[in-house]
Amino acid sequence: MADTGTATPRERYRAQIRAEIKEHAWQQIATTGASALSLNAIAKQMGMSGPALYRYYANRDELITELIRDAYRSLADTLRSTAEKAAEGGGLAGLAHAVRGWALRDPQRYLLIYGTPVPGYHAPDDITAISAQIMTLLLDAASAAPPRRPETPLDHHLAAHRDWAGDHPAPPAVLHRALSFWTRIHGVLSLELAGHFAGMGFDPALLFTAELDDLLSPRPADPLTR
Amino acid sequence: MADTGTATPRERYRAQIRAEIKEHAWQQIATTGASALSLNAIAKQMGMSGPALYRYYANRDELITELIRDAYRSLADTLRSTAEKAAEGGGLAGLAHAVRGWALRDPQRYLLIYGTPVPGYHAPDDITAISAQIMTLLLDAASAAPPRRPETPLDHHLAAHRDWAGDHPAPPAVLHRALSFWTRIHGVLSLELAGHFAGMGFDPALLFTAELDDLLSPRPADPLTR
DNA sequence: TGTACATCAGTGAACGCGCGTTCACTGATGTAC
DNA sequence: TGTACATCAGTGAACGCGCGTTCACTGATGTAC
Repeated sequence: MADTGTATPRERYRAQIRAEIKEHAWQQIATTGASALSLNAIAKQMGMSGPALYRYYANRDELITELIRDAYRSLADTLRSTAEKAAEGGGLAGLAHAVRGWALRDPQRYLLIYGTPVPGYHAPDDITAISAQIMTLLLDAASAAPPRRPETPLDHHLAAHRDWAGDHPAPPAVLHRALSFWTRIHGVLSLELAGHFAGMGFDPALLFTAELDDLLSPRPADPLTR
Repeated sequence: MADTGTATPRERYRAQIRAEIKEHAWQQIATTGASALSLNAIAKQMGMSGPALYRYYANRDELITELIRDAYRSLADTLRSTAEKAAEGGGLAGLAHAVRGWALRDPQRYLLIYGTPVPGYHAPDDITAISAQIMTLLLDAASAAPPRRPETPLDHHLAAHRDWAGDHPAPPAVLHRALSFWTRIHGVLSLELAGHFAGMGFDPALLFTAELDDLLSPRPADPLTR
């Protein structure tokens, strides 16, 4: 990843084994869930003794933290590169489908981030920073050509509660849009990934798109005047 | 629960201890998460020896299954009684706030049902049946006075993929509404319960209401004609 | 009302298991002169 | 280019722990006559 140019053979070897450990970790998470992640089991799968892994990760928590960090980074990268391809739909719709693709490619990676948290675990600051970057990407995309909508109580509230947006210049309506975008996407996606649509017979992709289209479609001037 | 009238003292005692075990189980889930549920730990907390619990539950899985069943039943009951109070808002809005209240009262109970599933666990049929009841309650509520909306591709799809609705007479637009209702509520609620809004500074209740209001508000005749 | 017996709740010992983690060690790889 | 030393990857034994679960047993509670 970093400084591959000046890396010694030993450093490159270390990096490779660390990556290999993570690969097996993901594989194990996929079959037994994140909370059952075991260093010993990973070692066995790699044909090594358990203690060997302590050369690479100080303990179990450090490995999990790095998995979470990687997941956030991967999602942020995906969003960033999608946003840059504005021509091919870098707007909210493009981001939505990028997230969906990313999540379906590896459901456990999505769920590790946005699924039920392990009680007591607290992510380090640098991870919080990446999730803030993701929020910024959403705000950027939500800023482009927002459809006119009547002002809601939430818009009003957000005008005074926008710390989470940092110094992003987005107006309240855009903040609202970004939050709706996030929760709608997550609503469909997390139920789909958790298997709650299994056996229901309809295509989750259409529901996903419908929720997205609804967010992007225009509204009557003011619902209060009806 | 059942047959309290003809229950012998011994039966009543058994039922009481079973209930007490479940209470401690919920308490433990709240602090350590569902995957770490341990019969031994519950026994210790109750001042009993570990093997004693095997008088009441055949094994760990049976206990977890009953917790899940109870959770589904409790949610279904809450929805049902809310739906009956039509005067006080038994419609979708009423149900939404009932779900939210129910979830906030005990976040782990909501997450046990709708959170990240334990890989490999498969719920028995009677639980699936309760979740079908919940779906029916949603469909009933969604059927009442639906606002006119332009037909979407999803509506079209649902007309031909409605097995999950059983023999409910709801038209496609209502099916669509019920699904949107479900995913939007879950989207806001699950992110809130998982702590993803923590530190963002806005009031999740307002976002919840905004998502709901948007679902219930009218639409322009046809967005394709703009 | 009292005795004999059956039922059942709960105990303590024991099983095998896998976990995270520490430690002293071996042997291979890289570095300095 | 060759030798002496330092670094470091990986091992095997060991630690204490808590887990689910089985089993033979004790003692209390309920039942039948």
